[in-house]
Amino acid sequence: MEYSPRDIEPKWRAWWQENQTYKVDNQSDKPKYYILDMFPYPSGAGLHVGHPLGYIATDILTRYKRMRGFNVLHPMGYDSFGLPAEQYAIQTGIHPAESTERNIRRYREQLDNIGFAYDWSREVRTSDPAFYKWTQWIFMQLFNYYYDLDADKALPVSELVKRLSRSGNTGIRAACDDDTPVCSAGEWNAMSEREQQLFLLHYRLTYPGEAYVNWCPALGSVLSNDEVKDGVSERGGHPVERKLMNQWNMRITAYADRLLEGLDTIDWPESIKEQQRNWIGRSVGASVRFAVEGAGDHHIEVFTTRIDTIFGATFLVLAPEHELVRTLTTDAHRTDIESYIKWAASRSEVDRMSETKKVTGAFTGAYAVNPFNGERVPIWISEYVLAGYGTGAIMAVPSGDQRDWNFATHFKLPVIPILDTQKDLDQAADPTKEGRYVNSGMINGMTYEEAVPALIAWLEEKGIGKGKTQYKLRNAVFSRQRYWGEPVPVYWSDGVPYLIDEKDLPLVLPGIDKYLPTETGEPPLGRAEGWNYHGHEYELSTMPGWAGSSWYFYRYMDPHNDGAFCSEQAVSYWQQVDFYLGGAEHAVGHLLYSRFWNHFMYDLGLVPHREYAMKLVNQGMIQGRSNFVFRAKERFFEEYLMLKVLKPLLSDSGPLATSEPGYEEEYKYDFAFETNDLVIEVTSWQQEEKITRVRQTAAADGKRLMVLYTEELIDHINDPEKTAGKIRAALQSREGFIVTAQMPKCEQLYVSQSLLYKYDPESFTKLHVDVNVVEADVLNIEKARALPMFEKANFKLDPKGQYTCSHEIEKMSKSKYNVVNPDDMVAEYGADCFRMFEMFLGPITDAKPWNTQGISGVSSFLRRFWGLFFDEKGQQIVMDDAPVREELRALHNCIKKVTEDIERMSMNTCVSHFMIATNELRRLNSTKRAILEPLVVMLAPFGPHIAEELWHQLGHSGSVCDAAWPVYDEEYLKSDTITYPIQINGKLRANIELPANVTAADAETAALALEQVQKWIDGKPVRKVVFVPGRMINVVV
RNA sequence: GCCCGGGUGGUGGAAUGGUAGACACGCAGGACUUAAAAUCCUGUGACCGUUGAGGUCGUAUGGGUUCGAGUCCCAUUCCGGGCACCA
Repeated sequence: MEYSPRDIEPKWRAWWQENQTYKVDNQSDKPKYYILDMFPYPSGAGLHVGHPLGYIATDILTRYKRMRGFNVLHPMGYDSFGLPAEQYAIQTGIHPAESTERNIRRYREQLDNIGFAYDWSREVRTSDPAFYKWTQWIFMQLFNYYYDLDADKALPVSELVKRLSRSGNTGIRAACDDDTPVCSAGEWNAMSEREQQLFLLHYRLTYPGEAYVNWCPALGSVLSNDEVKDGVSERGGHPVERKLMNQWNMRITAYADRLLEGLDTIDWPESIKEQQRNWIGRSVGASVRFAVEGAGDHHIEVFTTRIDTIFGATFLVLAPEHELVRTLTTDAHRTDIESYIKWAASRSEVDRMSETKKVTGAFTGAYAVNPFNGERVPIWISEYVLAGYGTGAIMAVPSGDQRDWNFATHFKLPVIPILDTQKDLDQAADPTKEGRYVNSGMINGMTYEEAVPALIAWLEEKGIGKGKTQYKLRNAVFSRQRYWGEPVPVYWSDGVPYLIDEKDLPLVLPGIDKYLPTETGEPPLGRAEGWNYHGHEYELSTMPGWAGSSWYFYRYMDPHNDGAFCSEQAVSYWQQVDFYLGGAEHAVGHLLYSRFWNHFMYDLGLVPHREYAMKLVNQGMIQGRSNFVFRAKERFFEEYLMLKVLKPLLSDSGPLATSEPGYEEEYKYDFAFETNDLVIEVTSWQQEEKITRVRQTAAADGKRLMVLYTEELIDHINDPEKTAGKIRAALQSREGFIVTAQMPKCEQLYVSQSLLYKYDPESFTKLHVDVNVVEADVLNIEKARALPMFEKANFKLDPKGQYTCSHEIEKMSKSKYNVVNPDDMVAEYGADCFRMFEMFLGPITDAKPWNTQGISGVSSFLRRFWGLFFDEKGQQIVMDDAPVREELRALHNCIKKVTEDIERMSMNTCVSHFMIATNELRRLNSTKRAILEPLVVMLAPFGPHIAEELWHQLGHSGSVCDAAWPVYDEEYLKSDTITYPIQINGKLRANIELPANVTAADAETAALALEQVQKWIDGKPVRKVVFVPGRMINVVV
């Protein structure tokens, strides 16, 4: 029997399905293990070879853990709401549900092809009403809860209402809006129902509110901060502007501290934790109120992390949008300030970010008073202070902060040193905390550690400031002005949002006629007919992509439950995710928001752990290797004519003038012969206007004009003599206007990369070409012809008759035409080979370009492994004889290494160990069941099809998936003697064979007795001999 | 600018502080074959020397710790990623 993946792989996939081999139960005596892959979005492009990398690794782990006696949950599903399907719907009118369904079917086919051990009965989709019923339900809980800072957890709003009616909000410490009014019990009880509801929105964990948002006109939607990169939308690269809109928000800031502290309890990659820490951006400092001179009640509050530098504060800076700016500005400075505000407002995010070095600002004319020393400090405004962060005002300390220093230097404001260690303050700011304070009143002579508490104590005593912790994290915008997302289970009555009744869930997404905003600019849901709740209009925005993905991992535990998001029984069995694997690009978006929801659900007692995933591993991206072709521009043909036709073939035809490319005003024609007044124009025959124009000019100049169509040149590109002949004929002719008459066949010319060096780089347009028509950077012209871009193309080949392409490593994506489809690989080599090859590429955490060089090594390994079981005639040759020591050693070495390496997710070295064992057993002609059977079991997680086949060939009737993982026995690795390397001063000089149980003294004696050792000691005294048992001997001389 | 990763043969990559380059690709030579493919065997870090003789150098660069450093420490440099007027 020959190894034929084409036959055995479909056979076993059908068998597994029939036998429900991968069905997982929620009840078991075995310990549980939950392995999760990050939720894929089913894009229209299908799966490429980068996607399965992580899935294969977790599949191996799943199968391994199962063999080690765990009940393993490893589910798969789809994050099936999203922008691309909606964009597609706008273009085609096809309902996103329909295109999404199609994409999912394609994904599923591709996944099935690779032989994954998913329990598909647990599949979930976020766009399924049975799923989003619970997304909506969780949203309703968020609406019904507020964050109590004293309890340090979420509590029901009904509790808050009780407290308000009893004693108002003065005693309530809770996460709420900055502008939450103070309210006594009497005031609260006097409020109307409507007023009370509006008041409570200041506390609810999800609430509608006016906020500056990232509005993307091109996408017609707001974007969250993490969806904006460098001032443009991450998806599509469209401009994004700041816009004040009424939006649903999530009060994630309430959980800022817990999200930060939680990071210390989970085993996640440091880089992800760091990104989340940056995003949360906790800074500990103090807030200080500066009185404004002559402005009565007005104060400016600033936040600083360096309260110790306050004696060096020589001015204040407000954001241009700061609410006090207009009040403070003196009449003398009003014009300046107004024009600066106007200028700052006109600047986009991109402008601001690209010109961070430029110092701009304006003086308000007003002065504040430094509360510590009574000094007058001028108040300026500048856009380097951000309205959205802190209080929108800073105290500027030019000696310690570089931006303040730049500002002070530019506007000639004083720089006061405050620490005796500060240096070179005329060159730059020095932010040191070392040394002792100078020029600093009450803290003179103190150190940083002493000064900070002293200052904060003083501030709090005087009631003008306090120690404060500030976060960069903003509340998350939760509304999308989009159709293809979860409807928000809210209706509006008299401007107040109310939840719909829980029994009316799910609120199902209605059909609409067009997937576009309404004429009045309402979101698409504004088009839905009858979209109201007992006569009250529903919320029109939908939820963002991260809503469903923030809790989906619980749904897998109990995917068909209609009475709860997940039963208590299921969640208490599966608890949390033990191993989570996915891309690092979700560091903030998905991974932070899902932690937030989980903390909330934990507060409600819905889930058993604060963190839902104890261990997270990031898979590296598989990059694509793109190929490029070079399309000739008109300029190329001018160069070509000169280089290949005129110079070599027509040099005898008299003096010639040429136009330099780009200087067409000076030279009217591309080429001009003195002979017979002939001028030549090279252009496309589609440029009719240009031809007419040149023809008129030529007539006026008394020149004869020959028009050479580029298309004509393309047809004969490899035959310059043909073109030369035509020009010769034209030179002889007397006609005033000569044009190549034939109908050209080709329209574009692609020039081989190997020929480019001869021409100006500007003569070509570099274009991506589908890597599937390129082999080893050589274009397969026959295949390429089938592509639309080459339909009417000709190719200029190099002397070898080849068209070579250039290449680059880029992200693998459809638009770059570098996508390699796993199906093709599976069809050619089989799923097992594909799986093992992806693992063999290197550590899963590393990014690497896709390169199929080397897949033959894995392929031949599988055939060699198969060859241990069958002879050339296909007869099974496995014997029941007792194995010899060498065979056992090879086996147990393999068991040891593979077991250790799977545990640390080092799948690439596992594959190596299988190869080593196979090579060794072939050398030994080993065909013994006692050796081969454990190897088949170990291979099963990696190559499940071949292992299942061999397992059955060995006479088993059950699945190899249920076999027990072999146990490694140290005994077989021991040997009587060990070959010790001997080093002299750390350099390897000799080897010696010694008994395994040799003593240090014996080893030393034996080593020193060796001739080579004596030679290297060379009579010098031996200072020391280091003996590491089982390892090596080092002689120090 | 700040914060993380990381630099090992022609290539992908191995290596609990203990024989650097496992395993694989590629390449070269050989066997089988009419031939090719497939398969199998041998060699393959560089340099000098040998042709069963060994030696020197070698993990980005420079220093250090150690009997011993790819591995630990310090500095430099290059590459990749993240954050960035965040007070």
